Amino acid sequence: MALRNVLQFIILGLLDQQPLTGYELTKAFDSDIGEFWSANHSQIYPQLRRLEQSGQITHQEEVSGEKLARKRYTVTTDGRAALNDWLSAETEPTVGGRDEFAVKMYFIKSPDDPRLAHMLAAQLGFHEQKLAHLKIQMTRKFPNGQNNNDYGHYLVLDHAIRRETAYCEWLRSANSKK
Amino acid sequence: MALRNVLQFIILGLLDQQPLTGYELTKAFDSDIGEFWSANHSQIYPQLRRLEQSGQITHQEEVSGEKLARKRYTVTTDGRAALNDWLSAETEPTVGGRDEFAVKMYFIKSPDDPRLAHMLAAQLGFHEQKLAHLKIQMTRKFPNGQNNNDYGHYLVLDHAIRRETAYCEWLRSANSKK
DNA sequence: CTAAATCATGTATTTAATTACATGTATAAA
DNA sequence: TTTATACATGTAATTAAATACATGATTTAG
Repeated sequence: MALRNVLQFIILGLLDQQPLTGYELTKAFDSDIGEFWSANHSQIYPQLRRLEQSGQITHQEEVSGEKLARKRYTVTTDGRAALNDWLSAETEPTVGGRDEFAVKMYFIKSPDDPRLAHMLAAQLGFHEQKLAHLKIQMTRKFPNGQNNNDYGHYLVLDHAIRRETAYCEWLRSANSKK
Repeated sequence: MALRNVLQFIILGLLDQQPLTGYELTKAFDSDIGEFWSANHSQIYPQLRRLEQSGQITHQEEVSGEKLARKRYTVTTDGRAALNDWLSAETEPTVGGRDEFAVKMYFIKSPDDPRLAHMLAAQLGFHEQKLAHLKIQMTRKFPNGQNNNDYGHYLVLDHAIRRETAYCEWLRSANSKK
């Protein structure tokens, strides 16, 4: 199977919600969706060009201030069809999702390793902070559990919270087993 | 920050446990460690060459049968030092760990989307199977919770089980919210 | 005996992704 | 007013990773 190029579909999906500029698309990967996919602007701008060349998106120029131009992209009918094909296709689960810390743990042979406690504590700090941030996002964006017109957004936030919760629990349990 | 090239350290870590061939290293990524890092043989063989050129590993030839030669690699003092440096260094958590299914979910706007139930069910099947497999591994490798001389191996298995458990719970909860 | 599966090692090509390079505008704060 | 930050868009160079190409030996099952 050829490499998937998932990025193109994510761009289509985001543009299907509302027309966006390259800059706004780049920012989208810093929040929400960034928990499960990341992309740099140096990937996004060339991909936009390719999507436009293949007729899946179009853009209109906008000018803010004197002369700062930006391109606001919109999905075409073709693009929307490609997006729906992708959404409807079977998704084989990501294997070997990379986690450098977990790999390091694999090489800690004994629960008495003098490095272990500090490693676990440092990593727990990171993930507790992330979890706290995600929970704030959740209450801010979905107060009273309201999620009718934005179910997907709620789902991925919930997913990220569960993931970080499990991660923290693992780190705490690893520390107490000593 | 330059790209990390974590693979080199994983190879050093595996060889530090016991001398291995390229083929055996490749197989190591199909089990255990494969839950948190993956690599093809086409990455591993060139990396072994580079590690040997920089004096971090050495090899001796072995022959099985008539003429099938294989190279069994061993870590040098330099290599062991590099491994320990890596283990002791701070690990920034992996951000944007990729999950194509989660991204798809982000684009499902309504809990009443007709595709949702099937998507969740299919994905749950995958992850339940994986979880079952991991649990079998755990009881096979660590009966009675014995994990004294191989704590790291136990930790990553536990980690993978917790991750898959949380994933399944998320999928079930996403389905019942409809 | 023979065919399939596994062992064993490499290279080449392509695609994906990161980092660095490059340039300029607009706005908000000091 | 000037300076820092954010807005805005691109390309170039490098590194990582996946897939495909390539070859051959050994073992195991039928």
